[in-house]
Amino acid sequence: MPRAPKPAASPDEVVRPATGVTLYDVAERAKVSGMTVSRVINDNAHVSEKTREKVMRAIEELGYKVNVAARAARVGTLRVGLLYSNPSAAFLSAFLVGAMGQCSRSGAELILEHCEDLKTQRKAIERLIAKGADGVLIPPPLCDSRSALKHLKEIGMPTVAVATAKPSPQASAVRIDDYDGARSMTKYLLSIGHRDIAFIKGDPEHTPAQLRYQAFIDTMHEEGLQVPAERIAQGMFTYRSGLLAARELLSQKVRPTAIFASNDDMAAAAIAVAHGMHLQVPEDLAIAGFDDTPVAVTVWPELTTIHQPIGDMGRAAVELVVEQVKEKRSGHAPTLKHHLMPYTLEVRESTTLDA
Amino acid sequence: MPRAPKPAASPDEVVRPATGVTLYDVAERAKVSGMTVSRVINDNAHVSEKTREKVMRAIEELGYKVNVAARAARVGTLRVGLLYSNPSAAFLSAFLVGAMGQCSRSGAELILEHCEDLKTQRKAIERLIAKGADGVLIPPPLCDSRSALKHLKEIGMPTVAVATAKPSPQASAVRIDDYDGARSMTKYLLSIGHRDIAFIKGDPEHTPAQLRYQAFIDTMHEEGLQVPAERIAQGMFTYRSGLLAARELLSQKVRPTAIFASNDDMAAAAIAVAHGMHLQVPEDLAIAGFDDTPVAVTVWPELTTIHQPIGDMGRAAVELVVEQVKEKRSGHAPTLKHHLMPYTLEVRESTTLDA
DNA sequence: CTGAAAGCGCTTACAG
DNA sequence: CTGAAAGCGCTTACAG
Repeated sequence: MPRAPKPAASPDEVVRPATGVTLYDVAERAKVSGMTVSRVINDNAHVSEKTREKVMRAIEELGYKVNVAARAARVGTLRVGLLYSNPSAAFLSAFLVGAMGQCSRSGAELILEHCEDLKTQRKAIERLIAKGADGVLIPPPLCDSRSALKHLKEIGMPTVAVATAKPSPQASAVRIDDYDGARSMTKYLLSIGHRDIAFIKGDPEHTPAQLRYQAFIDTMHEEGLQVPAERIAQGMFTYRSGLLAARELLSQKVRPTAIFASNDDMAAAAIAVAHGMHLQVPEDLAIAGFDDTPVAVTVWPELTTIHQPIGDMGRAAVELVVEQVKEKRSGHAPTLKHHLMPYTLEVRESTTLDA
Repeated sequence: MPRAPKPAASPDEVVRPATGVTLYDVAERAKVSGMTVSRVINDNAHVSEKTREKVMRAIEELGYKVNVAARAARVGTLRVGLLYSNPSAAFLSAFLVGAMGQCSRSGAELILEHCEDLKTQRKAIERLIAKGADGVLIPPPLCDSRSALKHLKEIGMPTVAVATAKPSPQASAVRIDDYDGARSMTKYLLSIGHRDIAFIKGDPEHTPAQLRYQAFIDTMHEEGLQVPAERIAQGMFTYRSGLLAARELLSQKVRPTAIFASNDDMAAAAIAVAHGMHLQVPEDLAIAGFDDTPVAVTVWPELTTIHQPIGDMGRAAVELVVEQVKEKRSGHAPTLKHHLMPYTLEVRESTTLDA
């Protein structure tokens, strides 16, 4: 008995064929063999342009979607390893949502491996290999470890670094432009009238911290504004460090009119400190963060911040690594790609009453 | 190549066969047909006990794992719909991680559908059906909507409510015991010496809010302690409402020695208010939350809270719904199950210096 | 209760 | 550049 026909769905909604259209339907319509259709959907080079176009048209007309399960059954499941150390829970889960979604779309499997610290990297990588990883994703802060990248390069493992500010030439990377993002935020604060802006730096070990700070300083200078040393406080990206930094900044005789913290946790802490001093946010003090993690919309007022599309970065990272694994399997040298994702400036109540 | 026999993998280990052992290897070893092995791994009733045992032994000895992709290729992908409204980002992503993981293990596909408010439920459910959902997962606050559950019941859609405090007899549910959790927290606060404990209630529309409050009151009474009206503040589960509630509680002449907030966002707000009043946490005031969302370990001091295993709940919910869909397909009436997950008390620095 | 055969939708050799 | 055949690992009829 034939299966109950599934209702049709528009192409970008559902990923798996709701249509029941198979490769052979496409082949028939395009008057080629199934083999040729397979070549087209797998971007195989040995197809004439004319044939490719015919097939593409048939795919479009029939709304064909490859059946990932069938492909995986034939070709084996590709395993994407994720080597994580101690990113924030917020970052990791947002990233996982994107990465897992793309994995199921590509018929790949995501395997996780925790890596305590830099010393145990090598072992963690070996565990990943033992679990059958064909490629590896490395989120921060591990993505900035030269030795990890070097090791992976040596053993020929396709690798994608995620959210690193200083991408290594050793591996592919998916990231936002931290410099540009911090620049946008600074410009925004200037645009709403602030001139005396304080900055809370992040953990100096993390590459994004350096770029965000540099962008802030450069942008202020471009506007002809000096930033006195007492307007800069050192933080470590933790809420607690933000508490200390904000106290330092706000205990001056003359207070800044705005604080730009290099991540949301520290910005949230700055709000708490401001409230403790009976300062209204944003009336007495504007506060901005970076990353748009869940805490940004948990605190009140909600944080103006730079949104990193972390889920999309997870998706893109999986796409990149899958591509590299396939290239490697077909004997090609993997092409390293650096994918820059768009950030957005999220204006909320911590900087303006109009948000 | 044979591998060391290994016991069934725990859920978080690798799921796909790293072994390359197929159903036929098992069949050969057990001296039965592949068909019979298939029956055993699918819990088909028509297998003699003796045969089943033989097969199970062979599966164990060879470390056989079903190839989910191959199965999906043959049998079609089962679609699990997730109807979410506006849960916290933290809840949703933790839940998704668990649900997606289980989906890929079961060879199911997760399809998401957003539902603005209670009025548009019906439409959202129809969109989910149009996308081919075979079963539905409903996280809070929608899980408490009688009309949604009734509608799903009427159309015979397998449904699992997640994290509802008052499970409906209409549908299966996966949850923790909110009453018991709040009771543990209250007992813990009593055990470390607090007698004068204030409570911040949650949104009265949400069922967990009611139970958490009731458990607090009951437990205090059991200890022979009265809770004066001024020790209870109404919150709405938001950070902002926690700010207001905490101010109210802490502006009394005699302050409580501890505050138990019915979720982490409000507890985090209480910490901020306490700090603003130059109170040390936990020395001057202990503060506890509920849920163990990321904010619990973001703020400083980190929050003592009740950990909900949200990821595991996502996993369990998918398992339940898949089971029901299969029962439905094979013509059986779906058995409703209420799965109670274990919570844990996470003791951190917001209540004790020893954490 | 058990099994031999066919087929899910795709890809991998192998030809031409 | 293109295609006919075989097979991935599993399950669905259909027999016995």
